[in-house]
Amino acid sequence: MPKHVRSRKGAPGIVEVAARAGVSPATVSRFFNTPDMVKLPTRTRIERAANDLGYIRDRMAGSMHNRFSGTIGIIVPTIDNAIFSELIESFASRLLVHDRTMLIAAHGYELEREVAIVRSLLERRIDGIALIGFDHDPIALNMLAQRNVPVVSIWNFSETSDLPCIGANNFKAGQMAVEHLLELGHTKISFIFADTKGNDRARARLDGAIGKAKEGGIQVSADAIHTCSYDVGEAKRLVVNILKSEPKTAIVCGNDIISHGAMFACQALHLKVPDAVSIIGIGDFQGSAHMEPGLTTIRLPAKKIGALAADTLVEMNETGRPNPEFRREVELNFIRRGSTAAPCDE
Amino acid sequence: MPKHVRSRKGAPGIVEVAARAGVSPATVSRFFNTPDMVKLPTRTRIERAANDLGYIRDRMAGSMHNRFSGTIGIIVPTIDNAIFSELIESFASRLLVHDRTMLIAAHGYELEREVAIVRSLLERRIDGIALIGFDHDPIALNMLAQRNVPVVSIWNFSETSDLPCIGANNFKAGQMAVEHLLELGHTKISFIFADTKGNDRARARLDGAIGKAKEGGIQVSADAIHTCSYDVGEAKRLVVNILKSEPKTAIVCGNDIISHGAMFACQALHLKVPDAVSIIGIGDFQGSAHMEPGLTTIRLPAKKIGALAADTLVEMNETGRPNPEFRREVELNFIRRGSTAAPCDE
DNA sequence: CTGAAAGCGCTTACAG
DNA sequence: CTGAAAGCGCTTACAG
Repeated sequence: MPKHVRSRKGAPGIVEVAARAGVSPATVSRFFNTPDMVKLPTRTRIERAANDLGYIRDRMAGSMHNRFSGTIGIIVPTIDNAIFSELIESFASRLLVHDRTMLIAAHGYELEREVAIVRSLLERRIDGIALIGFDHDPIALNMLAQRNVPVVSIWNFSETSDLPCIGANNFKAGQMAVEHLLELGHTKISFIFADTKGNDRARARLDGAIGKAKEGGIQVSADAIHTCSYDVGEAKRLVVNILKSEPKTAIVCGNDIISHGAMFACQALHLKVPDAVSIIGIGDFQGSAHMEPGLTTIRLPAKKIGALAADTLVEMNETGRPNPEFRREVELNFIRRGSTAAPCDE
Repeated sequence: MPKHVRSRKGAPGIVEVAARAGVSPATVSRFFNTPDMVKLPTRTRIERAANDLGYIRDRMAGSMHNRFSGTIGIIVPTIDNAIFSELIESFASRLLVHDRTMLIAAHGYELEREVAIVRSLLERRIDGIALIGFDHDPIALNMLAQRNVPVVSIWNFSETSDLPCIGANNFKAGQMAVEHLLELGHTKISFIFADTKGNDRARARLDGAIGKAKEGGIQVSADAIHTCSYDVGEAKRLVVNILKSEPKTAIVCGNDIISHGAMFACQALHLKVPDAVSIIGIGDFQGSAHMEPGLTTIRLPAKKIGALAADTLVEMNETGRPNPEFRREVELNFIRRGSTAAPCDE
C-alpha cells in the first residue's frame, strides 16, 4: 500500500472518469485533447462521467508531455499604476481567448529584480513572455533564449531591436508633443520626464521632445529638463516649484501621470490652463479625457498592444518560430483637448 | 529510441545535474527541497553543477508529488482600474516573499464568468484563491470546496460570512461618509453608487449611507440615489445632469472613481468645491490626495488587505486548515481634505 | 547522509 | 476509433 503524503485530496482523476465511462484512460485523454479522434457515443459517455464526478483536468500533469504549459508571462515595471493597467487587462483577456493563462510579475523599475523573476517564471514553465521595452538584464534574456522561450518586447518600437517588438515609436511621441506646442507658438517650455535610466521608453520620448524643440529653434537649457517618478503627488510638487521660479508657458510631460500632477499644480497656483500654461502629456490614461480642461495628449494604443502581444506569443508557440525577426509598429494618436492653447502675450 | 515530439528543448534536468555532480538525482532533488539533509561538500558540488548547466527547476513536475503547486489565484472584477491595482500589487509582491506565484483573472463584473475562471485556475492547480467580496457563484464555490482549496473573501468584512474574510466594514464606510456630511450640516445630498447587483461592497456602502442619512433625519427620496459604473467619464456626465436639475449641496460617491468624475463635473459647471458642492468618496485612490481641492474620502487599506490575504492563504496551506472560521477586519480611515465644507447659506 | 525504485496524473506512439 | 504500456521530470518512502 503506497504511503504517500496524501493523494490528490480525493479529487477524481482521468482514471476514475475512464472507469465510470467504461473506457480506457487514454480515450479520456483524447476526449479532452483531440475530441475528433473519439467516436460520438464514446464522447457522450465520457462527458457524462466527467460531469458526474466533477472532474477537473490537471494541466500540470499534461504539460509534462505537452511541451507547452498553457501559461504565458508578462513582466511590467508596476501593476499599481494607470500606465500599464489597460495593457495588462487586454493582454490577460486576449490570452483567455486563446485558452492560456497569464503569469504576471512587477519589478518596480528595478531591472536587477528581473533575473529572479524570469527564473521564477521559467520554473513555472511559461510558454512565452512579454517584457516592457528594450532595457533588460542580459542574464535574464539569456535564460530565456537558452530555453527557446518566445520573448516579445512591448510598448516601444524600434526597427533595429534585438528582440521582436510590438509598440509605438516613443521617440516620435516626444516629437509630436513638442511639435504641437511649437505650432501653437510656445518657446518657453519645461520638460518633465520619468527617469531614463533603464527606461528606453522615457529616454526615447525625451530625446524626441528635445530634438524637436531644438529643430524648432528653441534652446533647451539643462535646467528646463526635470526628472519625475510615476507619481501624481511628486509631479504636482515639482511643477509647483517650477512654475514659481521659471516663467514657462508650456509643459511637456513624459506621461499622463505627470500631466495630471501638472494640471493640479496649476489649479493649486490659480494658473489657468491653457491660458497661462499649456500642458501636454503622453499616454492618454484613464481620466485624462475627463479632467477640466481635458488633457491634450499623445495616445498610445495600450489595448491593441496587449492584444497583439498575446496573439503573437501564442502564434510563436503554435508555429514553433521562437524569436523571429518580428516587429510591429502601432500608431500614435494626437488627441487635442483643452489643456493646450497658444501662449498669451505678456 | 523514444520518439517524443521533442524532449524539453534540450534544457538540462535533474538527471544531468546529478551526473555532473556525481550524485543521484534524489540527492539533487533534496538539495533544492531540503538542503539540510545534504552534506555541505555534496551541496557545493551540486550547486556548481546546477550553475554550470544553467539548470532551472521544473516546479510543475515537482508539484505532482508535492500536493502544492506554489501558485495562488486571485479573481478581481477588473484589473484596468485604480480600485484594485493597489491590492493586486501588494498581493503579488507579498506572495513573492512567500515564494509563491500569482495567477490573476478578471471577470469584468460578470459573475457568471467566475465559474469558467475558477475552473481554469483549478486546472492549473492553485493552492488557494482570493475572491473579492461575498457575492459568488455557488458552483464556483463548490468546486473550490470539493478540492479543499483555501478561499478567502477580501475587501468586505462581515462577522457572519460563509467564507473566511479579510476586509473593511463597507457598511460603516457608507455611514462614515454621510455622517461627515451631516455634521457639516448638509441636508440636500445625492447618492451615487456602483450597481449593487452582484456587488456586496457597493450594496453595503449604499445601505450604510442611506441608513445614516435617515437616522440623521434626512428624507432620502428614490431619485436622490443614482447608479454609476466605475468610469470617470460616466460619473462626470451623470453629476453634470444631477447638478443641473436638482439643487444639492453634497454628493456621496460610492467610490473615488465616481468622486473624480464628480469633481470634474463641478469644475465643468464652474461650481466651486466645496463652497457650492461638497464631495466625498470612498477608497482613497491614487490621485485623490492631489486633486484640487483634495478629495475627502474614507480610506480602505488596500495594501494591507492584499498583504494579509497573501499571508493568510499561505498559512492555510502550511497549517493545512483549509477554510477555517477566519475573519479579519481592517480599519477604515476618514481622510478630511478640501472637497467638503459646511453648505453655504442660500 | 545517500541511492534505487516506485509513483505523481496525464499523454502518446504503437498496435490493433 | 480504442487500449496497453512507456514515459514526462521530479519526489519520497525505504533501505542502507
